[in-house]
Amino acid sequence: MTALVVPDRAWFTRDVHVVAYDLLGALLTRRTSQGAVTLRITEVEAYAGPADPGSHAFRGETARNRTMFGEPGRVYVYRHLGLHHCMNVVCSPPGEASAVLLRAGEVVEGVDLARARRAAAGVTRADVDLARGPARLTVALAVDRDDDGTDVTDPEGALVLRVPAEARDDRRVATGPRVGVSGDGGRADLFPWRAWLDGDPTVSAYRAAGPRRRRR
DNA sequence: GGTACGATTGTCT
DNA sequence: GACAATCGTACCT
Repeated sequence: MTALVVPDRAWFTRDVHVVAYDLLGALLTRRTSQGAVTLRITEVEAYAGPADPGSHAFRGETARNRTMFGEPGRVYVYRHLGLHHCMNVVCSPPGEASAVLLRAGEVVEGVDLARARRAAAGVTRADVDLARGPARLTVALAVDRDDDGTDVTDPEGALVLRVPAEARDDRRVATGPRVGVSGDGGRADLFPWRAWLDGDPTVSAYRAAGPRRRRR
């Protein structure tokens, strides 16, 4: 059993692919007045800043994505389709805006609380689905836009990440194209930046980005 | 000031 | 497998 440590800012200030890879299997704990929910991260996607057509940072810094352009180790939370929230961790120095999207995880602590949050959202599901998908993940953790900018390197914070102290890699990691990203000009093969723990039941189902139909 | 559209999900067929 | 839900943001006029 390897000891767990809270990574520092330097840990996040590395190549976005390396951070994404190292986030797999890491534990993310969410503390609220209701209690704690801990997630074992099983699926992530890398977004490489303004040079990456699939990234929100592609069109430069705006009020929405300001957090991505800020300090590494903070979470960037955005609202999608007016319904869901998705959560990223910034992993580049200020100005570079690289981030890793947390797509799925396994609830390893606080299952009852996560289950209650899903029920409150009007859906009852198998436990394996509690954080299976980026928006479900934020529901399980009760993360929303208000949590944008939270520092996960603060051991006393509302969101804390923990990773193995020693690199002991017995994980089976698979990689593939990102899900639902159409901003890559149809060249998803150039951006095979999704990574997941191979065979893990909590990994979300892959859906290729469909051809975008123009609306009338 | 208007409009197109999305790093998704749940439900229905 | 298709599609609606639903609203903030970016981009255009």
